[in-house]
Amino acid sequence: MVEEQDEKILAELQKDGRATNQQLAETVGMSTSACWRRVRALEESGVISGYSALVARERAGFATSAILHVSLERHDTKFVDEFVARVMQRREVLECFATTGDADYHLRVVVRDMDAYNRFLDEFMFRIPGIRHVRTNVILKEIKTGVALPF
Amino acid sequence: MVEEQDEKILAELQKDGRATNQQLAETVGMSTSACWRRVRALEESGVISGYSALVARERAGFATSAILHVSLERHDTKFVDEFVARVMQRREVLECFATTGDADYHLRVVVRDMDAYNRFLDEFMFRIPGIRHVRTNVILKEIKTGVALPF
DNA sequence: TGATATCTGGTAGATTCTACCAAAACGGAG
DNA sequence: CTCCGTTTTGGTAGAATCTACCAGATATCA
Repeated sequence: MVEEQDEKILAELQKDGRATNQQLAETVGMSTSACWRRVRALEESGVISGYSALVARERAGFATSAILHVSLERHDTKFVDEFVARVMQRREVLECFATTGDADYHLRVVVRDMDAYNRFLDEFMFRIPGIRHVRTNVILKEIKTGVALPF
Repeated sequence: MVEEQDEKILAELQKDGRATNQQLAETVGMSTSACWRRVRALEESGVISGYSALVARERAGFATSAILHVSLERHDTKFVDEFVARVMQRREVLECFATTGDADYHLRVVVRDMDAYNRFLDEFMFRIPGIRHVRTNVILKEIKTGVALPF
């Protein structure tokens, strides 16, 4: 489905999401029209789900971030769906994964400062029904924040 | 430093990193030239650190991902620097954060299948000097994988 | 107020996009 | 191997876009 030339394109567009079609065609070694059609196909098939500017968190004024381990009291769809729905619409939550292990969910949360994080917990997290336990691990240093899949 | 109009631009470019300057200028309500100059300034000042195509992990053939909690034996710069250097160049490691709490580091790792993950542990992670403990939490479901800061 | 620096919107040539075309490459069926 | 239908390719041209400049407006501060 995704073949070698496509992977080259994806790798390149992950590195530079605003590369012109001409640059792209040259680096992957095909004509501009062939390249353009492949990119379009990747977009329409949903392999490329979108494009985004990568914004430097601290420079943009978000000084605080944390990783949360969340466990639910019970795992009825009712509670799970409610949890997922709330997390989805809360923009401070950049990532949320259901995982094996002690906690049910791993969340990464980004806010402007500790005060905002405190409010996030009080006004949002602790009010979600069916939460058993929340453990906060404050992020001391971002070693690496990548988005590019390792083709 | 980053003012209100800039935040509008950043928000929009996070949503659509390939928006044309004209679209952008219209949605944030300024002239194309003023908008273009602001974008350029945001790029050059490093607030915008780059652009990336967002690739659907599973559709692109990466079926397996996990969150790792890693602790180091000792925290001399020697070991820390070595750990950081190795993690930086290993492309399966999409994210790595130094955190408070039990583990020293939280990593998110993406691979094609469980076999590749096993190799990742054996050939990479377990060979890093000074590792005390590695706990794997397999990601069962990606609820949310966002990159956009919550302006 | 006046001088200076900064920002604004508009413009035009250069670049790039994108929908089309005919030709080439591919893949079975006979 | 040859034929025919399908898919993919490279090229092209008009439309859209970018980007470096301009003169004028606005802000800053002594």
